[in-house]
Amino acid sequence: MIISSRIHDHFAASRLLSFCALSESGDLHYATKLFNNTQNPNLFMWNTLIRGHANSQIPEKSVFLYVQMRKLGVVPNNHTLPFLLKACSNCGYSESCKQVHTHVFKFGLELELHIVNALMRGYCVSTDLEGARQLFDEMQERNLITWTTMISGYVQNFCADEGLVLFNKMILEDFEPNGATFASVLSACADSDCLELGERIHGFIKTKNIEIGVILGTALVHMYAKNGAIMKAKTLFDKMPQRNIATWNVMICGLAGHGHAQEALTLFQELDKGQIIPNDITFVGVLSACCHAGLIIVGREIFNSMKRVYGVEPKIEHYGCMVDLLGRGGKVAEAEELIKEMTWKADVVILGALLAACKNHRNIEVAERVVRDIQALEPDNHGAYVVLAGMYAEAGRWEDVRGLRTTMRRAKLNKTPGWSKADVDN
DNA sequence: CTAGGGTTAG
Repeated sequence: MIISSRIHDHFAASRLLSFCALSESGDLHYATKLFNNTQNPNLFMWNTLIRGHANSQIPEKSVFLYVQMRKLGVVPNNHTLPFLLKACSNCGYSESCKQVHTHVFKFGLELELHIVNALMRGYCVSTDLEGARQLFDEMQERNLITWTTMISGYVQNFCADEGLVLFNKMILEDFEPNGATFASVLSACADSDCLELGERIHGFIKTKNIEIGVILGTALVHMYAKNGAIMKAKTLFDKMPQRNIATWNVMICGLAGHGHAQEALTLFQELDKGQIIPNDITFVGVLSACCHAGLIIVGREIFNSMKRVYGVEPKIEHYGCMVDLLGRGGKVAEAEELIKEMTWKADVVILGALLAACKNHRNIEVAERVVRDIQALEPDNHGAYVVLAGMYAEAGRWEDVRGLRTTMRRAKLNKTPGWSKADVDN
């Protein structure tokens, strides 16, 4: 194209640019070079490069390009803003959704369905459900994407029930859901224990001959597993022609959560033989299985292999599983050591697990340190004091029970307006 | 004459 000067034909150059920027086998870096060597790129080219960067490792570049484009006076269209919004979401720029919203008005694009849907999605990603819902309610026209976006927005923000209510409304308004809609709705069924609805949807999917691919299959397995229908989940899981790590995770965690620790571990080993690489979620499932079954040695081995064998850096929830596992098995000292090893500050959840272990195995010495740490994190939380007081009482240490009572009273007074710490001490 | 959105795991 360069030799034949076709590169100067904007239309032909656009096709080349779009291949480089968007295709799986393309090269975003090369696309950028092409773009930079183009004089007066047209809107299509700007849009293509913004879109290409939106899902890249550097979505910030999309925003930068948009700003550059605006400085040159180029006016965005209905293809520009959806990808700009996607880029903002991928950057974690939550406030920028509102900024783009002002541009939607500025350029008179507020009736473009693609744009309003993308805006809604942007508000959902930045956890502004009210903002998203307001857009939804004010829309003059809605399509399948609109409904699916709003429903998934609720589900992903832990409002499964609201999502189900909206799904009902969707059906009443005669919109026909598709596989994407059902994936979200099934996730809601999993979160709010709706086995019957989940089963009805499964039946509907079958009668409508909707293809059960990886995503929908995973959503179905998750729904059954979470609702305790482990056999149904397992049968479906076994039948799936394609599975990814999420599929394995719902099955492993489902088994672990319903007392089938051994089966969860077996599944983990099968995954080990295959092409699937476990991730942090897999290990939450496997370690919690060990915890339920009291498999200290196996659990310790798996925990130690996480980083070494699988390259998965343990997070606080994995330490949490281990503290729980060790603590339940009476290895309170080892559990305390493990918490000290962590690079982060211990949170109340993990300290609570350790305190429970102290209580069950009557380890007052460690419990005193744990209670002190919990108190430092949550001064208003007196639950830990109550546990410790119970332990003192059980050991017949009444003097210490009284001491704790004084400390609690003092903490309460200290919070009372008008009183300073010095007043209390005096 | 070029192009697009929503979906699964703790």
